[in-house]
Amino acid sequence: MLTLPFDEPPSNQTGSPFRTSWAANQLIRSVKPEPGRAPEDTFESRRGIGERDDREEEEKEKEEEEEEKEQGGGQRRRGSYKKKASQARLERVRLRRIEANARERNRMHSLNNALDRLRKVVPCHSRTQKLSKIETLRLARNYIWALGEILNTGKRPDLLTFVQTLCKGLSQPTTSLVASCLQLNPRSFISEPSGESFPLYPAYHHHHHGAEAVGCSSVDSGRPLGSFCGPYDSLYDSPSPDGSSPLDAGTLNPAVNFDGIFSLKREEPGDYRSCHYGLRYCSVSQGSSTDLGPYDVRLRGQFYQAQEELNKPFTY
DNA sequence: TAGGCCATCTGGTCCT
DNA sequence: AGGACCAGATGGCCTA
Repeated sequence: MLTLPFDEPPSNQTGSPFRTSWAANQLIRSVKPEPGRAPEDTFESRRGIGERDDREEEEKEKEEEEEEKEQGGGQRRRGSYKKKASQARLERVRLRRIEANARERNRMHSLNNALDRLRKVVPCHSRTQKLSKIETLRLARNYIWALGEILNTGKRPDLLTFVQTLCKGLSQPTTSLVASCLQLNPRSFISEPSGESFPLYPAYHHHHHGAEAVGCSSVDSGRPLGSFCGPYDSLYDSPSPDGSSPLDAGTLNPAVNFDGIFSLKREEPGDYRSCHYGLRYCSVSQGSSTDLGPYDVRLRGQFYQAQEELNKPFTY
């Protein structure tokens, strides 16, 4: 499933639903504000948790007052001391909770940042249509699996098979996006309404070293697949990147050096040396672009010489 | 309007 | 004791 475009700030940053209550504000003022976030932006208010805490505190105070009454006036001083100590302890607990919340937010933010970085290095990086977290992880997993297979076999799969591998287990919108990114008609392999779907691992003939395209499907884009056809056969011997992947069992180490051989897209915009596979697309507009509908993805056409060197082992 | 996705809070558990 | 990590709960936003 696709989520908000990259351009669009997350909803929690603009018009956040997490409004504050007076009680929460009073507490938060004593906590260091989170960078990039309004300190009054808390969760207590909308859930009424701050109010609930206040109520609990009142109830505790009432109980303590009743205890004092039962114990008589002589122990009133000790009771009030207990009350103060209890209040201080409560304050400490609540303060720790608020600090823990802030830490948890930061932790999740860093996790999301890592996911954003991952989004940028998976094969389909759309600037306007962001992959969801789970789809990003699935796509990355398939990508790693596919790259590992290429390394293991030394063979380059045909485009259709490669895309099918990437899309294994992805939702239909994401599959369409990936297919569009790679200029493949999603209908080539997405399940038809009739329920029939293109087999992900068709029973092609096995070629141990042949480069002939056997069963190489034509794609609607009309792009010449040429070197992408054929030698992915050995992949069909391996489990698919769904739940039964060797990656799951830890038996297959893709051993992909992302900064080396494949050198995926780096953080710096405009660095295209990382074009592995000859089919890298990116979101940065550069030169000729391809209008692919709502996804605003652009074809990365140029390859640097260094990249060609890196890809040499995969050319036939 | 239902469902998907998300951010956040929260309490529990584990570790240092 | 306190921090990291985790999973459940909650409610908002968005889209089909």
